[in-house]
Amino acid sequence: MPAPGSTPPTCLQVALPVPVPRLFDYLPPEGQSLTAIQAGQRIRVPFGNRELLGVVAGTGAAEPGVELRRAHALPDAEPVFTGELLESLRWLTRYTHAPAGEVFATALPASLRAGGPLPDTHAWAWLLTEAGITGLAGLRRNTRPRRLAELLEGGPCDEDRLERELDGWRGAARSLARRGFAERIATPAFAHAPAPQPGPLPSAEQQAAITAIAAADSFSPALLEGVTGSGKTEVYLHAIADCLARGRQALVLVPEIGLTPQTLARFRARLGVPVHALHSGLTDNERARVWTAAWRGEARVIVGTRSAVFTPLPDAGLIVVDEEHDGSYKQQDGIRYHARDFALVRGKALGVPVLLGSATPSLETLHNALAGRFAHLRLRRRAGEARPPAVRILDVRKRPLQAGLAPETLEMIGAALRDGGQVLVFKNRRGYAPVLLCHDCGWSAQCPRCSTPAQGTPLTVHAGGGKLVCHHCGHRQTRPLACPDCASLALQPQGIGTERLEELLAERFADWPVLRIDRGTTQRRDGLAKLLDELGDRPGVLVGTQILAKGHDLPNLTRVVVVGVDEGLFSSDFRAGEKLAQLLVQVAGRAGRAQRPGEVWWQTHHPDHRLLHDLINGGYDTFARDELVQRAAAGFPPSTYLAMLRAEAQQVDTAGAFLRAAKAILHEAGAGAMQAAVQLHGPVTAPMARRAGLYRMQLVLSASTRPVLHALLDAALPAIHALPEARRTRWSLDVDPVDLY
DNA sequence: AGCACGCCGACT
DNA sequence: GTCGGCGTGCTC
Repeated sequence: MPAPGSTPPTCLQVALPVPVPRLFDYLPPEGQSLTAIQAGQRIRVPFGNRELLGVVAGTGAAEPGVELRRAHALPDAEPVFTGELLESLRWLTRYTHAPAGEVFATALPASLRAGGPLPDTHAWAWLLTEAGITGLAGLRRNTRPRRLAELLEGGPCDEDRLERELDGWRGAARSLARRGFAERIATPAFAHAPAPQPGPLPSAEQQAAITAIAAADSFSPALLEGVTGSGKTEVYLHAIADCLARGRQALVLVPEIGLTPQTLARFRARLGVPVHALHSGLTDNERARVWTAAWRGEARVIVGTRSAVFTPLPDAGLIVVDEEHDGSYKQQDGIRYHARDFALVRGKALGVPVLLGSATPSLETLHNALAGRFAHLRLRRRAGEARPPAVRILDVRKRPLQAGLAPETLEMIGAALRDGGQVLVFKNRRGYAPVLLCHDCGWSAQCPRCSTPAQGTPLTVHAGGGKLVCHHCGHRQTRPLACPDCASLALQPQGIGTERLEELLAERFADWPVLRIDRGTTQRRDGLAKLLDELGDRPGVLVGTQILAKGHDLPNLTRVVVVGVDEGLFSSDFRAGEKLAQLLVQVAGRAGRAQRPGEVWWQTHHPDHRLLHDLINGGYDTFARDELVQRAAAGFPPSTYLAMLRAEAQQVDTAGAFLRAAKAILHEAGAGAMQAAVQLHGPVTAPMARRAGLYRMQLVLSASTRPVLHALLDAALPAIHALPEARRTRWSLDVDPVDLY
């Protein structure tokens, strides 16, 4: 509706997935009127000499002097983005300063982004016809068609159930259909869910959290801070059940490794409604089906990873973000959004509660809770009789180490195994050894694509010592037999990786199974669960990386050893301490879940480090409060707000030239009021100076408030886009960067 | 991002 | 004499 006095709309403004931060004007498709077209609709348009799929952003007056082209077609009768989601995506466009078309494209499932039709969300069921009912008796006994007919005698049966109950039902169904005995009918998606099962009685703490969430009937963000094993999932389940009872949809975000078949099974069993999963293991068509089922309001509970935050929720009632501190919520390429933050934006626009759960909240979330912007719900007690694990710092200075393990550690592992328990040895380094070094001349194997004269990136020794692999770009080569510099044969693997730990432990504890769990051994989706199921409750050793920090429940795990504590203590990244503390607490939480008390050992050369002391004496809470004070003093988030311009180029100077030019523009744009409020740091070489053949530099902006940061970016970005240097480098803007690598 | 246009080296 | 290198510019 044009405002009085303004020119009436004459064209469609279309957001296209091209890296040009503006909209493109088009005439409506042949024979269609402008007024019948709504914002949020997909639209096919000619663009140059190709065709693109865009999204209608609105209507407007065409700029004079531009020859408008006519849009080709509107694939859908209705908009794919409406109401709250459309508004929230517009907000995300402004916040990330990205082209609207790329934001819309990111929010659509791949098959819809490619122009595919909105999929059918019906499930299919089979039903016995009149002829089938009379003809059943004539079917030969104990054949598949007969058994299928008997199954269908009890009423229509959906294909999901047939899949579970009768092997080879498809052939049987075809055979019955040929005789006119059975037919296939469309039914509402997943109409037949199991009856809900009651859960355990909530503890007093859980009940208090449940009550607090139930009392919220509008936007109300809450941090649910609960130690491992305190039953956060129970609280989610009650909140979701309550949301369903009010006739609303619930969206649950989980980290990439958190979405296990066990989690889904638990949700399905408890809620008594279909639970729709969205994760990277689905095909494009399956993802589009779930997305569309939510869009139609048919899907009531959606559990998914990062990109599930874009699920349409016409009847939203609740959003849960589990393990809200997890790094996988931040997208690191393309549109660099943070799913937790966008979930909060959506919750606010939808007017629904947003529940952020973690045992180790991010400092951003904790800061908000402490400032009173988020409710702070706490679960301090572990469920049942489980006691928190005892943590012990093992000073390994001057101790003889075997594959990085102290004699006391090895003794302790042996004792735990003889006692019938399981031991987890945690080391955040894959491979055999992180470095291959020449003992005679000091040469070390470095990645040819990630190293510079000033900064070498070592290749990791893999496969029992036979392969060299770069963990940053994937480069692989065979291990040289002799030093390329001095021809010496004294090439030695230096440092410890999980493969080397496995080798030592398997030799030392030959009577027990030793399982290595890392990205190398669990390529397949179900690999981890399978390996752990095989082990069961038997005593044994698990050696692994991050991947073991959470997920699968290990009731017989009594000891945890963390080997690589020191690597995280002195990193240049201001978030390294937070990440290490979260990791240490999460890994420790795996020990002693059932009746057996757990014990956690941290091997370190820095037993007096503040981080370790805070964690031991006051737990994560004390560490986090301490760290918040330090961040504020040093001018880091969450006390300040960052944005980062990154540039990558084939030549060293190209990336720097772009960032220097960008800095000049930012400086100019910030002259005046903003100058004091926004500081520019750099450009500097990125901590990882070269990667996959590209030199990397960065320019950091830090501001005391978000509005000044965004005002500066709004003022400067058009000119930065127009820089001649901009086309010679690969560059990107990251608002609220998480990893400064 | 694609894709075309455009002006300089090694090949049929 | 052409095929093709990637610099520069545009896409409603």
